[in-house]
Amino acid sequence: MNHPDDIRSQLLREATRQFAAHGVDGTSIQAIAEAVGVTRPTLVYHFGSKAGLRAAVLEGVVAHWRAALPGLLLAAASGGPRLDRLLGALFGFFQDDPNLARLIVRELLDQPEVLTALLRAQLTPWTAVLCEAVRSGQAEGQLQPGVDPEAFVSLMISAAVAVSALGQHAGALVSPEPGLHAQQAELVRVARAALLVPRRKEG
Amino acid sequence: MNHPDDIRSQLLREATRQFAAHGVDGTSIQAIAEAVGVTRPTLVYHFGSKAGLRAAVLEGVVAHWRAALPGLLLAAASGGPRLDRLLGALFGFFQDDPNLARLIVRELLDQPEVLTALLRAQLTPWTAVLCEAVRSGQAEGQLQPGVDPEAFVSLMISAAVAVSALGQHAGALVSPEPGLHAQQAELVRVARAALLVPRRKEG
DNA sequence: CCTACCGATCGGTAGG
DNA sequence: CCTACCGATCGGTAGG
Repeated sequence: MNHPDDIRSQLLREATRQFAAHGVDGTSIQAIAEAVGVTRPTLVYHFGSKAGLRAAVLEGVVAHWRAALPGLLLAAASGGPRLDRLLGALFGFFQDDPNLARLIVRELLDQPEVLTALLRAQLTPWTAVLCEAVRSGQAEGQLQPGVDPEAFVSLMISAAVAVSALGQHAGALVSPEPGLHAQQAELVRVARAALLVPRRKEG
Repeated sequence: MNHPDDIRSQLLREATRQFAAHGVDGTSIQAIAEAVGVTRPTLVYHFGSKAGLRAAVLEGVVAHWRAALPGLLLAAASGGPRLDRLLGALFGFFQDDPNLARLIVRELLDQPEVLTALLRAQLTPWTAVLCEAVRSGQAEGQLQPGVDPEAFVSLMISAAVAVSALGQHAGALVSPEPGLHAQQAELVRVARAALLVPRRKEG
């Protein structure tokens, strides 16, 4: 299902790869067609234009996101340390395909209105759930009262995407270089410490 | 000093702007030359090639960074809430020119080896100071022992750059939309909570 | 610093 | 799904 090998799907996958790696403007549709083994007019036949291909790639990314989200939130809800699971699942999502995070960052820079409009429609309901969860945790005294729920949630999304897309290179600025995994773990730890009211240690 | 208006400097400034906004591949040297009011061969005369212009732009960004760093660390060292000042100064640096953060993110995606080599040479000494400060704070019991200094520092750099470059758009995924300032403030709060050992409240 | 010119590559179309 | 062809734009050079 995820990897049908008809020409159109192959073109879509290859385009996602190359757009993520070199950017849309840095990729020729010729290169994508060649990699799949067809001619450029064939690609144009399937997607109408380079802009059409770009839109199809974005739709695919958003669809992937939307399909994965319920699973993420479910994992988070299934008892245990919720926050850790949620962030862990989010990282897992991006780690399965690091190109995805890069593509999102690129499109956020290149055409923010287009991508945010697509994403907003799909995941505002879910982020609203998260913000509400923070708020009720604060009301119950389990979460820090100083947290700004909306700012916190969008900050964590930014940070998770940024670490997934750029973490490997950002780590190179520090020595000894922390791996991607260490940075992800640190983000989870940081989020936890910032969110939870510390339990009193006894003794 | 910062804005000499000879042609070469004008071209450099305009290139920085357009590269940040549309990416190197999305910008023609023709458009840069036109914006400054000269012809394309004039630009090529000054920088040799588009690649030469790109390198000059990157060098300018790194020089800007390097010039600002001592001031940032000084502000941080001057008593008071050190962490807040340091992060605040870092955000101020990016806020003065939001294009800078975008350019860094783009080049980190397009040619990570080139940019990290440049940055690493300039700021590894400074990040080493920060890591050491975290370590000694841990030894004195003022900072959380669970923090991984290198991972924490590189995570904060990633997060600060990401919020500066993409925060405005990432905020649009949450409702009501938190402003850039709220996300910056939240990052400072989060960093603080994750780093400092909470003081016992009395009474 | 400009005019004039270059080959290469781009995205896209016609027609089958 | 391909061959053949298109105009436009790209970065860069020659020569002054």
